[in-house]
Amino acid sequence: MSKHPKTDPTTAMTEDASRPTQQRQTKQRRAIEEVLRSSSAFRSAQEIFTELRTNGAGVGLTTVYNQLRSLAEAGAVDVLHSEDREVLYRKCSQASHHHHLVCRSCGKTVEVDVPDVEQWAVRTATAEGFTDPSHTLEILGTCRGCSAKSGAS
Amino acid sequence: MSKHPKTDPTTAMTEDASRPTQQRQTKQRRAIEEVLRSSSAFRSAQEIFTELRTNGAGVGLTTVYNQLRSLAEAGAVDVLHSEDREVLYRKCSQASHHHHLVCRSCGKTVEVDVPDVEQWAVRTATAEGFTDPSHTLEILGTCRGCSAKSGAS
DNA sequence: ATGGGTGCAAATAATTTGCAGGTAA
DNA sequence: TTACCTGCAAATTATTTGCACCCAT
Repeated sequence: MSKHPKTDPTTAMTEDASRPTQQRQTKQRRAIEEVLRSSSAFRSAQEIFTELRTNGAGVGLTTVYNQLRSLAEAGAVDVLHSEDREVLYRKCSQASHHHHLVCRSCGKTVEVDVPDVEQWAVRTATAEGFTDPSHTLEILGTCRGCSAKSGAS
Repeated sequence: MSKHPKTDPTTAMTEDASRPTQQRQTKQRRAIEEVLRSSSAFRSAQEIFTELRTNGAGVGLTTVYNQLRSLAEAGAVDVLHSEDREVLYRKCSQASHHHHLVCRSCGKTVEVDVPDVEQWAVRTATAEGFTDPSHTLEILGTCRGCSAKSGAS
C-alpha cells in the first residue's frame, strides 16, 4: 500500500551509494536491451522472456525481471501498469517527459506530447500542499485498423 | 495481453442485454456499499474484505470481488491500479469525469478537475485515427504531513 | 579472486473459477 | 419457483525469493 522505493529520476540527482555504481555487461543484459531496442511497443516481462526464447537467447525469467527492474530504476525504460495487473516495459525514446496513445485492441502505441498538463499537474499539486509531484497519463482508443475489423457492432 | 472487456461508461450508453437488468438487493451488497460510503479513500478488495470482517459483517471474499466488479462496470466506483499490482476501488462522488491527486506515502486522495485534458485527449486520439477514446490521469505527490515526517533526507 | 549476475525451484499474493446450496423477487 | 447470488476450496498467474553456481571485472 505504501511501498514506493522507486528511484524517482527527478529526485535522484545524487548517486545512491547503496546500489552498485555500474551494471555489469553480461550477454543476458545485452540480449534484453536488444529486444527492447527492437520495438517501441509496451511489453510485459513474460512477453520479453518468450521473445528471447524464440530468438534462441538463453535468458532466465528471473534475470528478465531483474534487469527490467534495474533498467526501470535507472530510468532507461518507461513503466506502465496494464488493466490486467501486468507491468509493461518499453524503452524510452525521448529524454523529455511524454505520454502514450495506446490501441486497446492491438497495443499499437503512439508517443504524444501534452503541452499544458505538466504545468497544470505541478500547480495543482502545489496548491493542495503536495510536493515532489509526478503524474501518469495514458489515452486508450481503438486504432483505425482494429476498428475496421470489429467496428460494425 | 489484449483483454479489455471493460464496460466503458462512455460507450455503454445502451443497455447490455446479456447482463441482468438489475442487481439484487442482498445484505452483502448493502454492506459493501456501506463500507465504500464510509470513506472516500481508495481501498483494495482485500482491505474492504478485512474491514467487513472487523465490522462483523459476514461477507465472503469472492462476493467482495463479485460486487466490486459489478459496481465498477456500472460506473459506481472509480478504479485505479496501484504500483504493486493491486486494484483499488473508491466510490464516485461526482457523476462527471474527474481525476485524482494521491499522496504516495499515506494514500490521501484529493479529487480534482482537469479543464482541458478531456478535449485534448479526444482531439489527439482522433487526429491519430483512434476512435472511442478514454483516458487515465493520476498525479502522485507527497502531502504536507508526510513530507514533514520524512522530508529531511 | 570475488562480488555481483544468473536461473531453477519454491514461495507469495491477488484474483478467478467450479460448484453446491441459499434467497430475493 | 427460479435465476441470480454467495462463498468455500482449488486453480491461475504475475512476480519475488532462496540459494548454489558462474563469470565479468
